[in-house]
Amino acid sequence: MPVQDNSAAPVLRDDFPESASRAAMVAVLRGYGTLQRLMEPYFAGFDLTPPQFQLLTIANRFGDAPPTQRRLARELYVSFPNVTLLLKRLERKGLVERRGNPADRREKYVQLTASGRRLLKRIWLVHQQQMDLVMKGLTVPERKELAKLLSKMTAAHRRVD
Amino acid sequence: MPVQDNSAAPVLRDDFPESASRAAMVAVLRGYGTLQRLMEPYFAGFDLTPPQFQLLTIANRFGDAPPTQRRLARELYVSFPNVTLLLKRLERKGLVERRGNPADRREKYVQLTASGRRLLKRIWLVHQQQMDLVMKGLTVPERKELAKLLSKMTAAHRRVD
DNA sequence: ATTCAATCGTTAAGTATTTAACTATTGAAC
DNA sequence: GTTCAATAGTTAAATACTTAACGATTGAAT
Repeated sequence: MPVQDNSAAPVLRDDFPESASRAAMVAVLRGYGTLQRLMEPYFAGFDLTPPQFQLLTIANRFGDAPPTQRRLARELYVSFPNVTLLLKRLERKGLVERRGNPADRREKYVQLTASGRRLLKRIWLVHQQQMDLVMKGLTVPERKELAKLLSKMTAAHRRVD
Repeated sequence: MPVQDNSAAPVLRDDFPESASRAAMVAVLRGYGTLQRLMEPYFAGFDLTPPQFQLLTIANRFGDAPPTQRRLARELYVSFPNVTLLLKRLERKGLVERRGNPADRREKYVQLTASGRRLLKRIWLVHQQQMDLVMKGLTVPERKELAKLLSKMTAAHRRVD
């Protein structure tokens, strides 16, 4: 039996009043959740997770001047140890390889294997379609407006790098 | 010395053409990341994580008709085992307690402790301010527009529940 | 040449999340 | 009344993420 005296308390108490900030924040969180729920099974069809796809995509962009793990972490906006772990799994699947830099034996270059590049190509065949599906609720101008607003929100917290 | 030097910056090949869908998706992901990076240290100041705060908030709304763990999972849009683990940590901190339902011994009711309620009240004192900070890059009408667009995007994938 | 601080990557420990497999309880069909 | 399927919660195994601590390598100051 609660000692707390809420004999005359309303059933559902809210935390704080509605506000435009709160509505926007909640919307971003929900929107992200929706995105995740749509993309996870999609990538699972390629035996990948969203972060793994992201890493492959970024690493691939470097072409034949492969990035170090540190560089990769910065591009991905994740911590250095996280890259180590992601790479371990991608290496196990044979999609990337780490090659030591002989000129500086602390560094390791990250490169997609032929298999990794083939997988990416296979995904690209249907990827635009998948992204359009995710955004199907919005018209094209609305998609642009959404991107613009979110970029503006983000820009206000741009880190110095 | 790193062999790679920015003087001969690698040509970055992109994966697929720009599109409004892609721009919007990337913006949502970045926006969420920004939110996370702002909210994590903020909640850490209260010795909480964002999911833990979310759970406390939702559980608190039920007042003296506490939800079962299952109900809580549905409200939070997370899996049942996840709630078990979140509660274990919150219970360890003395912020919530689980009380078995004598009428159905499978169920457990989740209730905030006095300490948990005090913590929430303490957060509310500054929470609006923190949310305004997160959204400081946008005007109030822009915040509303952002929420509207994201809701529309999400609504197109509304699950049947 | 030796030392020493900075840099690169990894390991350790902890949180958050999932699905699948498990236990306990319930209630209803027989 | 016994059986049995459904329900509530937990445990197991995996991925993803963090910070802190650690090992190896480098380069530069002495």
